[in-house]
Amino acid sequence: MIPRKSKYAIQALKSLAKVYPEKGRLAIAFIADQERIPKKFLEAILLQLRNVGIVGSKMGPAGGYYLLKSPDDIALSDIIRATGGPIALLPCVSLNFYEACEDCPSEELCGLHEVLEEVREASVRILAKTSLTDLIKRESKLLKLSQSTDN
Amino acid sequence: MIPRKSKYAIQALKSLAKVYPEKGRLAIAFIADQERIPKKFLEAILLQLRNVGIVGSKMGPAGGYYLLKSPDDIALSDIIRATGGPIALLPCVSLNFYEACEDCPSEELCGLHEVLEEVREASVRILAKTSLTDLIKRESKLLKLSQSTDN
DNA sequence: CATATATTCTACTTATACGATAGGATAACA
DNA sequence: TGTTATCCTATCGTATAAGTAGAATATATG
Repeated sequence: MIPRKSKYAIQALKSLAKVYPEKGRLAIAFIADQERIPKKFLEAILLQLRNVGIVGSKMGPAGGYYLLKSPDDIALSDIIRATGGPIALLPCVSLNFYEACEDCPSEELCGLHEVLEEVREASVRILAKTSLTDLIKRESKLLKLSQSTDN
Repeated sequence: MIPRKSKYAIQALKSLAKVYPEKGRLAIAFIADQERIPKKFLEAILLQLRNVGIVGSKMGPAGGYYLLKSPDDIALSDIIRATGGPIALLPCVSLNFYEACEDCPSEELCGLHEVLEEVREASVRILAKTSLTDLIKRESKLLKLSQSTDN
């Protein structure tokens, strides 16, 4: 499970991606309202995303946050990792949050380790190839589909 | 991330699989010692596995736990789920621990939902096709490999 | 039947992380 | 200079994970 923080981050960045690059800037309060994210919590999240170079910010009136890279180049895996969400199922197979099992005599001889590495690779493969732009495209497809099919 | 409980469960069942079906029975204390799992904690875990029908138990001297099914038919996904470990990255894409996002207007229109479903499917595909027997086979392969290569 | 052995069951503890909030400091624009 | 927005540090409650304690129950064996 990834923390809610990661989910909020993806939602917020999706909002920013939709106005990229013109205008580009959105205020915390605006995003919080639009995406139904607690404002103060979102503030902390955006700060974190700024510290890893995903977004930039401007203070003062007409200030706000904006993407520092094209939404084509921001993958879900980047966002999840930046917000502390491990993708792996155990710390011992995590690339970014690695921690050895205290009780494990040898990682190289552990069958579970090997299997969970495969799981992680499969997960990362999907998350790393899905960009913010892809997310948005998916949603417009889903919307069209639901409109044509019925309601 | 799956809880440590799930990892312990897999280790314990691996021990039981190795003595299946002859003898078949192992005491908590024995498994705890062999796998370096806190005894009282393992006790709770095995009880849980018994309640979902993965293992059976016998009280008294020469008692202990044993597999109720062939280790060929016990998949890692079964064990993880039985011990409360969600495989999905968000509750809204979990098959066994489903919970809707409070802030989500429509799951069917959510791009993230769609992507994370793919991730879950990929993960489950691997975990469901890996049995205890497979785990053990993998480990003996890894052992042989490490012995022939060098140390 | 008594005793030793092992599981069963309930309850508790402790630590940590998640999710969220408060409030003042700082920067920028008009 | 006032207003708007981010910046920053500190705090807090709650849930869950991880592990512990101890008595009750069942069963083999002498």
